[in-house]
Amino acid sequence: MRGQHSATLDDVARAAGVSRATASRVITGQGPASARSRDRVAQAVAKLGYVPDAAARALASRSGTRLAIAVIGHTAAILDDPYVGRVLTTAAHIAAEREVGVSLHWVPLGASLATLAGSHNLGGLVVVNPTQPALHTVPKAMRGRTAAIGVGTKDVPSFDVDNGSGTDGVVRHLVNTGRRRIAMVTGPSWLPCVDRARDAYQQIMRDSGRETRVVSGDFTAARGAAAAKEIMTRWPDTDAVFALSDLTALGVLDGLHAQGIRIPADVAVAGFDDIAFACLSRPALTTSTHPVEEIAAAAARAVLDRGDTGQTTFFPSTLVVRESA
Amino acid sequence: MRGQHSATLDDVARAAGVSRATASRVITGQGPASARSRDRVAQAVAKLGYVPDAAARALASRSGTRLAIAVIGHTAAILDDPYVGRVLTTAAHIAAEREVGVSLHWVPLGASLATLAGSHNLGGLVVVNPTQPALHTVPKAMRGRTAAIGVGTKDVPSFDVDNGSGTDGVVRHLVNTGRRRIAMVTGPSWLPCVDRARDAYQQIMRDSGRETRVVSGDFTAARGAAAAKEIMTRWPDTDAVFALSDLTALGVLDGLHAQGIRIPADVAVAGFDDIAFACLSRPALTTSTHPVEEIAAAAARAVLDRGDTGQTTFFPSTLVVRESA
DNA sequence: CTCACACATGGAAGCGCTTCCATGGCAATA
DNA sequence: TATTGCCATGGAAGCGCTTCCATGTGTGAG
Repeated sequence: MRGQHSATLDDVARAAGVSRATASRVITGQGPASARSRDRVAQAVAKLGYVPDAAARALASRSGTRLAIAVIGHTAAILDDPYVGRVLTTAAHIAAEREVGVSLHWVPLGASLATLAGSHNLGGLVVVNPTQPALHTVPKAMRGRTAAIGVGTKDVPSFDVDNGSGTDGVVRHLVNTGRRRIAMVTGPSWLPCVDRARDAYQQIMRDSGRETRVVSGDFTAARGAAAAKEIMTRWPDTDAVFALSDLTALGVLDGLHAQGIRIPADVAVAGFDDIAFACLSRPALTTSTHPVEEIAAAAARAVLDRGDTGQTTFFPSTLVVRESA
Repeated sequence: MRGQHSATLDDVARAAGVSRATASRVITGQGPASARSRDRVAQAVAKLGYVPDAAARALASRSGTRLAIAVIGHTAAILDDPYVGRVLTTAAHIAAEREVGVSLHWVPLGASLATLAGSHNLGGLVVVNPTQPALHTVPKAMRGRTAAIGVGTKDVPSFDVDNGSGTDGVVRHLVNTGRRRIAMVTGPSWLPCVDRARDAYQQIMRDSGRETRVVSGDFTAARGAAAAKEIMTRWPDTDAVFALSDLTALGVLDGLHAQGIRIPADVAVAGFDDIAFACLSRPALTTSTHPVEEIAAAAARAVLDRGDTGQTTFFPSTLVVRESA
């Protein structure tokens, strides 16, 4: 500790022969400074290997420079899902372009975001899979710099995949290819997007005079395998299964396979998300795209660039027909 | 929540009728405080919805409370790989237990870690896939709170999968099941773990009088597909392919498949990592485990709990035999 | 040659918090 | 009752930085 203190702005100012105020101006690029001062400060910075202290900076300027990603209501199973990782890596890239850092926070379902968002060193907040109540716990001061991936509020713009029409596309494809008894495996019931998708499914089924067969899921592969068994037990004549997550669909594939059911000959299987592995499975998975990177980038940009507030932007999901359906 | 500014410690102290010092002691739990003070402060905190400012706290206490994860030399392809996501989510959990946040930072190969690590608001640093030079750019003040996932230095403890013996296990399995002409698809050449694995492979091949067939890879599925073609073109009689990454192995599976090659009848395929999808592919992938969560947890704990420095801990990798080999 | 005006500059006041230190009160001891 | 010691307490000094403001210094105009 002693002696090895890293250089402070004072050290730089002293070495450059200017005041701390001038050094600060030069380094932040805000305010006037003569060419001479600029040079000397730049040299001092280089010589001392000066690195501004983010904490002090955030405190003094009252405007933090970090993008926080809060993931609501996660479960351990999320570890297997590339989803959060994709959101995060994308956000990190967008943030890096603007020289801001990114941080990840798990927020239990029902917990407040105040602790997280009440910090001076936050530049923005992206809430993944929020609930409306959760969004209301965001302090006013942070409202203008918050975006949601999922549902939003009138203050918080949101970005999400249009899985209503995505589901529509998938189910219609199933119908058009002659499937008659189509079951659906949903996701966590507290997610609004799950409702949208289920509604779309039920709509089509009813419109075409078909029976609806819904089993609830949790986006995991394990649940998919279990759901496959459940479905074939309750409705043995099922000839298609649509899962609202590719991971789950892959699990369904596995569960069906274990029962000796041929895909797609006996039962068609379709997923949602078009994850990287969808084209690697045997049979390759028919699914609908989920432009996670685009969505995450839009959300990150919205908070970093102070975009409009309280709008919901839906990103289109397009059908990808492969072998499983 | 009322007014523009959120409550400060001063507001709490005033509301509780104590000094700021006392309020601070109560809130941090450090130092003495009478039951009466504790009560009044707790009430004031609840009433005002007080949330400590992380920046100010880090600045004043000179000890940040955030775990930074720096990923070295990433490429966009890493987006498809659950690896970083798994490290991150695990670290986030460990960190959350200690009420510290986590941040993610991309660091280009060859860049310095000084900017990142020179901040007062950092509680610890975990460097993923570091190079030795990169580790040397970590400021001394941060050395004791830094860990590496991959190679370490004498100051920085490191945690990694023992892919030397893991590779050993896989290749031996290939040999024992009658494969004679075994090719290997490696990973990025700048990663030390790639060297260890390749060495292990070459050792066995030489020891058993076999020819080595090495193709370099980058851990992506796309490269795996390309490598499959390359291998079968250069060495048409190859009867087994070992890829140092499941993602790549999945790509190999795909590439081989496209050439009408049967797996494992014609060519056996084995991967490394045992990712969630390994058991979902057709045929299910034979591989060797990579306990990413354990490794990440150990690294996170090492920096958060100030563990020993400069040690390398290898985590065992065990063979998982499925259908592809 | 003077006046005004712009601009670069340094002093100083914080940002919200922790922590050292001196003080005062109180119970236990003599 | 006088003394010791401990503990709760508040005052005050920063942590490293930004930024307001008053002060010089040089320029162009009058």
